[in-house]
Amino acid sequence: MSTTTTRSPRRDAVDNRAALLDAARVVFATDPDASLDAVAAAAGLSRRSVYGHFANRDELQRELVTIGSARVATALESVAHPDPVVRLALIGSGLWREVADLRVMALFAVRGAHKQYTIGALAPLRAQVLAAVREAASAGTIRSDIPVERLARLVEDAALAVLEESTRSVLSAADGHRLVMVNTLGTLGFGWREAADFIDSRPELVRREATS
Amino acid sequence: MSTTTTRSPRRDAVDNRAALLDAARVVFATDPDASLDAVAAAAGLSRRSVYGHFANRDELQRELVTIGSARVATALESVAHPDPVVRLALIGSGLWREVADLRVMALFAVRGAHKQYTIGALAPLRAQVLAAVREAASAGTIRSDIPVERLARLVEDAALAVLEESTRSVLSAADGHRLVMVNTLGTLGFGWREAADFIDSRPELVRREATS
DNA sequence: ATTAACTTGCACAATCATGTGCAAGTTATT
DNA sequence: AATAACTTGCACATGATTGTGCAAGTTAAT
Repeated sequence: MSTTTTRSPRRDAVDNRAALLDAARVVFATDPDASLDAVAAAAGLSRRSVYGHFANRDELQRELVTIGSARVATALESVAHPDPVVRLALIGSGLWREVADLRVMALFAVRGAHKQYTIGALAPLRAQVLAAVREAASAGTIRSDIPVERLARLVEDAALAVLEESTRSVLSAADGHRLVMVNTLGTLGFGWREAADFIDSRPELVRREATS
Repeated sequence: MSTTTTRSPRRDAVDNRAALLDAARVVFATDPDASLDAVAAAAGLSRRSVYGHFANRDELQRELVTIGSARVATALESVAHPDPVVRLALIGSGLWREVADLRVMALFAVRGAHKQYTIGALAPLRAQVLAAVREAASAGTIRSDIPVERLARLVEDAALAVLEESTRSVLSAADGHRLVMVNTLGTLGFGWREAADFIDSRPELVRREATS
């Protein structure tokens, strides 16, 4: 008897799954309530085939959040620096590469069925921001006119604003990289020249590679 | 023959209409796709009665935008000052009072059927911000490391961030008033002490009345 | 008190998205 | 070339929401 040999999954199926996730990221970033039909169309597939890859709408969306939080976590691993302010700048610039994922997550964190799940997925990131802000505040290297918890939230918003700016106008990778840091430092209380000096005097913050 | 005398509208009907608009502001601010049933319930009325006041969902939402833009316009009338930076601070603090209206509008401007209409309604406000930023940039009183159009958008975001902060934590009227200005100035390039001095040295920016 | 204004509940048709079954295709793998 | 893997189109049931008609009730104005 022939052992029930399971054939390995087709490569195009894997591609299609990825295409669906990409399309979902794009589509849901502008409308978290968009139909699966819209997502499938954006991926160049039929609505029916979505169910070949995901059990249902919820599973697709949850996967987006899961992937996103994994990427964010990876981006955060490389962030380590004694100066909490540098760390905050690094966090911002690290997130810059995960714009697509973060925008969906930011949306899902506010509305939709996955609110709690998404908030949970973002919790480590936010905790890291808060910790850095707190540490910098204790060290007296940032503003002291705003309570740390509130300031941490405003810093998050400042970073998000730059991410959204990237969807409103053409923002080169280099410009975006610097703008996130500059806007973050501004929120932390730095004057604009002060922020520029801060960044330029620290090689960790200056974009290394001139690649792409 | 008796002339077809039309009786004046009942007072409770007027109240109910207002209650519906209030409820809609609250409900739609968290979910622009919420059902009319949810809105009616929040207003303490039945879904059916909504149609006694508004032709349909669209009309209700459009009315929200119309009212909002009228309030914003009124708030902006009192803003006039030779110094564009002061003007920007005043705009921010003026908008602070219209949080509820602005939050719905900010949402509608991004999604939903009224996107274009809402963007149009917000255009004068945004134009005023851009003009002030541009003027200040020419005068050299603000940062010069970010193109004015982009900076104007970031200023809008900075103000919005404070409006949202008011929904996340308890923000007294006085604190909110100052925070909008401080965050705006920070985005314009001011250091935090610089921003504080700027505000405190200008009586127009210091909250006049201690009235609630 | 009378009457018009208003609210409500119910029923109804219409629309739209979801999720599933199935048969007929196409395509990558072996 | 054979076959499993995958996609597609269609049909169908389900559920949510919208907008409307109408009859019965309630409430404010006169």
